[in-house]
Amino acid sequence: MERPAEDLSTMEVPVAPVVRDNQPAEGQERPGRKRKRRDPRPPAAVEVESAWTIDQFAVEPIAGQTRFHDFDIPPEVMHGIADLDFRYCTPIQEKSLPEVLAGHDLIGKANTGTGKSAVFLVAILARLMRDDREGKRPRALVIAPTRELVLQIARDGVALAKYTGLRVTAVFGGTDYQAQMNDLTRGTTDIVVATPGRLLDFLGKGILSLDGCGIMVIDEADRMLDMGFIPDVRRIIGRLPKKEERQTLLFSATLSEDVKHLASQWCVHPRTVEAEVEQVVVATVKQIVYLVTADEKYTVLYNLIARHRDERIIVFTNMKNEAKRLSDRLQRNGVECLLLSGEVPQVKRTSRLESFRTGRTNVLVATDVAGRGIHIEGITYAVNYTLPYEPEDYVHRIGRTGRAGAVGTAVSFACEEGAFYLPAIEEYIGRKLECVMPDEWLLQPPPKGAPAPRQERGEQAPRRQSSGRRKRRPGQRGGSSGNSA
DNA sequence: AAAAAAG
Repeated sequence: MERPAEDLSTMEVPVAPVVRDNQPAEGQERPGRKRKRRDPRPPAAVEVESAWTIDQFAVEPIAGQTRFHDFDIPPEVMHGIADLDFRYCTPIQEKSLPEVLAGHDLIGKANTGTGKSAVFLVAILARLMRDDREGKRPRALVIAPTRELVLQIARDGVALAKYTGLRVTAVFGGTDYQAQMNDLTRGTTDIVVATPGRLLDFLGKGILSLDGCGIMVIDEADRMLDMGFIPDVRRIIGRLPKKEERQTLLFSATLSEDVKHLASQWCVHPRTVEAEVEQVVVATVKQIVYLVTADEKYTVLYNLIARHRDERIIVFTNMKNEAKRLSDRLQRNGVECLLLSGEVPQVKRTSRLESFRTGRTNVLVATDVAGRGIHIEGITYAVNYTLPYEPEDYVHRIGRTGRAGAVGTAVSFACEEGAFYLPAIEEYIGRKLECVMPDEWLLQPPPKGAPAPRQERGEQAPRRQSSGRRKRRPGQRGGSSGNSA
């Protein structure tokens, strides 16, 4: 899990170059071509010779808790699960795993942090372990709306797949065109995790064929809708086996009519599973709204950061330039921080996120590119510098804190215009938010701004303190049920 | 309305 991101596209063990299967270059149906009828249900039981047995990974039963061990998961996959210290299932895992392992299509209503990626990754791995490997084509596809999400899923996939011999390739824009292409053309990849753009690029060039994918996952389907990805997703799905011949898992934070409509087009008799409704915002996140003027916002943020300088804080804005301006201003005031938005080159996006993840830099200023899915342990504060337009985004953003049972605080600034969005948010989360005036100490004027230092210099923002002082990675992964691969 | 995604 803690592997540097850069490893991913070069992670595959080099294999003697193989000629790609004689697929039609464009991957389209060939009229006379025979396709093996694919039973969406994997064989019920298999006798695999394995170095491991399920019992090795047994954990103590707890009343009312389902264990991963309770499912029919191949030992190699169980080993990966055990390595990640996943023992007891989250609600979505408990309800989905029986369905997906039985080969059913699934519509999962789940936010990030509920453990849904473990659901589909385990489903994929279990299935691929049981199916015979045929050809050199990838046999599973996961698509997600942001690059970071793809990277993270791929990472979790690599970790879970550690003992399976199955290989994962992350395919997304902004980096490593050649490296990704090599992985795909070598035919040594079993599972492709991708954003739509780059994937379509490869598909269009005939670099990759998806007709061996007997299982596909569409993650964050509602976000895919928002971002206008659906035509792309449609085109991608058109390259997979027909829905009757594949297993399709679709996850979405909301089950709007639009999402249901998509699901009806792409799935066959899907089972629907929802994470607990109450779980919109986890109980361990304390939510506060500061009533401030537009002028006070910065001051309050500055003081909040200054007071908690050894804690990991993520600050959200609505717009890219707002994030840029804010991070510049913080740096002028000597606050070491990282900027993350869609206009930041991908290489830097990755390295900055890594820098934040490892705790080298404690403050991240971001747009909603980082709102979903990113799981980084030990974020104690999530700040809405501006309240998001969509209530869902509020939930996603503050879900960056209070993860895995840890305690976190969500701070939102409601100035004149921002307050406009509050009622919708309160309705969405089903509770009133505590609105307070900032305390005295939060209104102390920040130091006079020095001339803006450049952020880039090997990604080292100006230092405010010696790096030796802090090192800890707060929040060990909670061992019991709060996993979220 | 903004953000995200292909180069």
